[in-house]
Amino acid sequence: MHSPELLKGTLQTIVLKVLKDNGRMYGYEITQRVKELSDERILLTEGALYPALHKLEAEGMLRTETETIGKRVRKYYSLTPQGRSLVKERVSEFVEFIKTMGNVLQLQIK
Amino acid sequence: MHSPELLKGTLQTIVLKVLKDNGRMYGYEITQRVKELSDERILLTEGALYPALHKLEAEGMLRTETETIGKRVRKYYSLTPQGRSLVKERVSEFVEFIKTMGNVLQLQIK
DNA sequence: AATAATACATAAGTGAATTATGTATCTAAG
DNA sequence: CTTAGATACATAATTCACTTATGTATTATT
Repeated sequence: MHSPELLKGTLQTIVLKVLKDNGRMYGYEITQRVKELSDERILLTEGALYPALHKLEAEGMLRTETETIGKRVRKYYSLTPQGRSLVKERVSEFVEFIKTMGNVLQLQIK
Repeated sequence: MHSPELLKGTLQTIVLKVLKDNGRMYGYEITQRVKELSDERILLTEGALYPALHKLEAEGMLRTETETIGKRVRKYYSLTPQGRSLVKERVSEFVEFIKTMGNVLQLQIK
């Protein structure tokens, strides 16, 4: 990302929405999916991602299942019903935000 | 603003663009214009605005003129040529950002 | 055999913001 | 007339989401 500042505050929204769209995923998989969707522009850092996942889990938004592949442990995350409604909220907040910014910056991308 | 987190990193862009569109403005005037354009959703705080203006001035992006109205002092800011090119850069960065986010969040607001 | 990718985790540090505080003038209300 | 709210600037203290750094361990590639 050229301007990482702008990304602030979008992490939860991104994680939740990607989980909604892709179902059950593990942390590393999320980083790769976001990298792909953003054409290399958004590279989630582990130091931000894992604490965010733990927090969302603690708040009851995500549920986890641990799976062992060979000798490697993977922690799969999926949305709880509460998490499902949070995604909607976060995404509409973001849409609202870009509409407002569009007005302030006089962008014609309606 | 419902989600003030999202606003992080947008202050410079907002200030520069509003100055570009409205010409010469003073600090308080900027807060009021942004409030108006955002329909009360973006309320710039003085603690963020004034340091940002000082920084942009120190970097040669803004030029100031002081005017005294009655006994009140107003500091008018306007863009320098350098500031003009920075606005373009910041605004395209922001447009790029919302395009990328649109892809990641699968928003159909093209 | 070494390097990169996969996969998790957490602690330390950063920096752009919020919050708090201070000064001072002008205007409207009661 | 005096008090509250708006106008107008400024800066210091604090917050907190993030980056950076570090750690462990497995698997794949060269």
